[in-house]
Amino acid sequence: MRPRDDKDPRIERSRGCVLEATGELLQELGYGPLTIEAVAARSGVAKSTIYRHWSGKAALVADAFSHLHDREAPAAPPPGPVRDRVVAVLQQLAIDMASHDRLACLIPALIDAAERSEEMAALAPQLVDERAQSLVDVLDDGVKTGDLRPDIDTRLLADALTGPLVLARLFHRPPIDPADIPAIVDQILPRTAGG
Amino acid sequence: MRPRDDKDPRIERSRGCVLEATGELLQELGYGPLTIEAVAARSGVAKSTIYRHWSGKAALVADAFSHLHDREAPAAPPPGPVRDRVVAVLQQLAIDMASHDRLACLIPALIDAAERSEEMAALAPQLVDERAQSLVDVLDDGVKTGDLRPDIDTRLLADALTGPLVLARLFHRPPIDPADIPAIVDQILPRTAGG
Amino acid sequence: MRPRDDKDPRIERSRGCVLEATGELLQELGYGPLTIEAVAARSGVAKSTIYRHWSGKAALVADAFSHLHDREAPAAPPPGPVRDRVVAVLQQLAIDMASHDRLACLIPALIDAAERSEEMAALAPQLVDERAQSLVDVLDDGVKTGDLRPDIDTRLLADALTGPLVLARLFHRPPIDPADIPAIVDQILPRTAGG
Amino acid sequence: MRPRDDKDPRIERSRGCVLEATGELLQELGYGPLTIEAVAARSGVAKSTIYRHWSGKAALVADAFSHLHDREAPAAPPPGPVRDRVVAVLQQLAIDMASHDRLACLIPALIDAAERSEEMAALAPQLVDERAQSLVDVLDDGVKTGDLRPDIDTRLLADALTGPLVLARLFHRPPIDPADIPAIVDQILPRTAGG
DNA sequence: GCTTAATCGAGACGGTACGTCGCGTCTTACG
DNA sequence: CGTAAGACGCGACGTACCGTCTCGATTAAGC
Repeated sequence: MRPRDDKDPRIERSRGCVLEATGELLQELGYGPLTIEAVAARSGVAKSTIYRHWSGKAALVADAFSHLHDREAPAAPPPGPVRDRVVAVLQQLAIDMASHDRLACLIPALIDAAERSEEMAALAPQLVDERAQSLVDVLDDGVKTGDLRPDIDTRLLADALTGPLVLARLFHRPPIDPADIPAIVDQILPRTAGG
Repeated sequence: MRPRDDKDPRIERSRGCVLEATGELLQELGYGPLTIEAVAARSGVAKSTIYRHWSGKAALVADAFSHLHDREAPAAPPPGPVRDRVVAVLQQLAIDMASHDRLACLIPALIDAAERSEEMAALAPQLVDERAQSLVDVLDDGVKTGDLRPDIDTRLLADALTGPLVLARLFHRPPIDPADIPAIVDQILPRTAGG
Repeated sequence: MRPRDDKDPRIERSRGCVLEATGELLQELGYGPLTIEAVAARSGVAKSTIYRHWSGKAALVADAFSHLHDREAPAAPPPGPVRDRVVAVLQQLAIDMASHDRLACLIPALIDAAERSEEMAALAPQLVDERAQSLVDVLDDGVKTGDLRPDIDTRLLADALTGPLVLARLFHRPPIDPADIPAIVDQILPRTAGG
Repeated sequence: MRPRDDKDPRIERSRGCVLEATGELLQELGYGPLTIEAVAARSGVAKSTIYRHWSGKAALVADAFSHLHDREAPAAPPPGPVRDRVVAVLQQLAIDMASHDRLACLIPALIDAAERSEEMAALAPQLVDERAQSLVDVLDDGVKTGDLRPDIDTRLLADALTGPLVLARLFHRPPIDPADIPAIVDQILPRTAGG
């Protein structure tokens, strides 16, 4: 349907080099000190070309994250009883949250950007909910199977479960050890066990 | 606080103006776009004077947060049964986060700042924990009175309770109506009777 | 002059604007109070662009002097007997020094600049000597024709002749009337016949 | 007659320290890089005190020169025949002109300042003429004794004689060796020998 | 294969903010 | 009082990146 998509392979090559370089620099410097000039220098792609493809640093970095994640196995949906599946999801979240080159380290910027811009305010819940949805899905499954009470608000419960992890990360409290997550789940989840 | 023999009142005056202006600008712009130049313009204090007192943006912002924090009266702990006290604390939190003149409404800026500056990363948990403590205290009381089971981690529970509120605020999901907070508490708060 | 393959015409345009503005400001302010900032404002060229082309104020001013020097047509040497030619040259000098749009009227700025910058210290004698040469040439001709004694140092004599004019101008003594120049020349210029 | 001149000895002590330090720094740095802050630091005298006594860098430096010269033997008026006395005066001038810590190195600043300020324009000839007068006096003596023709303009002649030295200095041409001065005098002076 | 138009690198441009330095003024406390 | 100490507002410094813009010099495409 789209008349001329991206026939020119140079576009894709440039994109690749830039995202590669951005990923490297993100790991080396983090988000704040990363500069478009540095990306241009490292990638050998001209600044003008970068701006031709991305609207700015935020867009570029967001894209670089996607690029990095595309190359990884998409988080496998864990099988088993609800409680174990919840634990698995949260453990994965804890790991992501601690890593330097994951979406997690963009979240602070995202939060602040959402505060100042209509666009970002609209985009933020979208991006976050996408990730959060997997947990809600697991909980919904639990409701369906009767492992969880039918009257619970699974969205709310998901936030209550992720809250401790996310808040610790955002406020730079000591990070939560994935090994402690079963205990956390057991404290919060059982309240909702089907009765 | 400290028995300084600051003879020259100009020092304290400058400090005050600058911290005031910094607080305002943090709210308007957030951490990233905040510039020392803008602080100087807004406060009427010369840039050189700002650098005379603070080593840079990070130190200034950290100080501004502390300053704002100091001037907020610690919310009086409400009386009554645990569940109602928790509800009251969370309702106050919901109100604070939506307001325009409280430290709580600077949380997005604080999160972003903590991500980019060592000083703020160290300060953030301090500021946040102090606020969070009131809820933990209420829960601890509940444990003492036997309204809550003795085996719970009150710190964790506090995060689970505030999580939904804070996350909704940060990610610009539809704001939570204070009227809904009792329902939220009832879903998450485990009471001795298990009901 | 140099066969540069400067494809981008903006470079030359910027250079021109900046040198123009620098010349103007040198005349108005002199070397000391001249500011790169002011040059940028006057020329409409960004400060960063100026620093892209020149290493600093000294280099810029040196270039501005060369630029002004290049555009001044070398005054045609007057014909006639030596004494009259000397008078003519000095009268032209007197006029130039009093004017507002000639390099000669920038001599005060040049002297000060030469005192404070290596570049200008190297350039100054170059600029000045080139102008002085025309008088030396006239005197050399006089020696050749026998109008002047062959044992004189024409360079020295040229300085002795211009000295009164230049010193009066520099030290703001009452200016010398061009009509008085013949008398001056007659006192200082040694002719073969001995006066 | 003056009611209370400077009874307070601290004033004189401060003045001394400052002038001392200024002299030292002038020799070390020259006029351009010399800073009032540096003078204050070196002398141990507060900046405010310096500004209480002098209007600025130029005035301070001028004063420092006077102070330095006051401690030296005032140039002895040379005896003997006119020609030798002229040579002696010019040789002293040549030496002064070459030294770093004499009035000579203020002259470029003086010239430029005179160009921009009424005050300085009035002051400049005064300061310079004071020094030039000794040569004019010598020449006037020569006229009186009949060694020089009575119809010469001694002021003009003095400028012609000093011109080569002064111009070489101001335009950073190679400095004139005092040993060459007799030859210079002999080329310019004889024209005016009494006939 | 031969244009021809898209895409590129290189980097100049006008800006904004940086953090520093020295200015000349002003304020306080001391002797 | 005059002073040392030093904070202050100010303005310029020279640098780093920003995001925009002109340039030829490759290409890859469709004629």
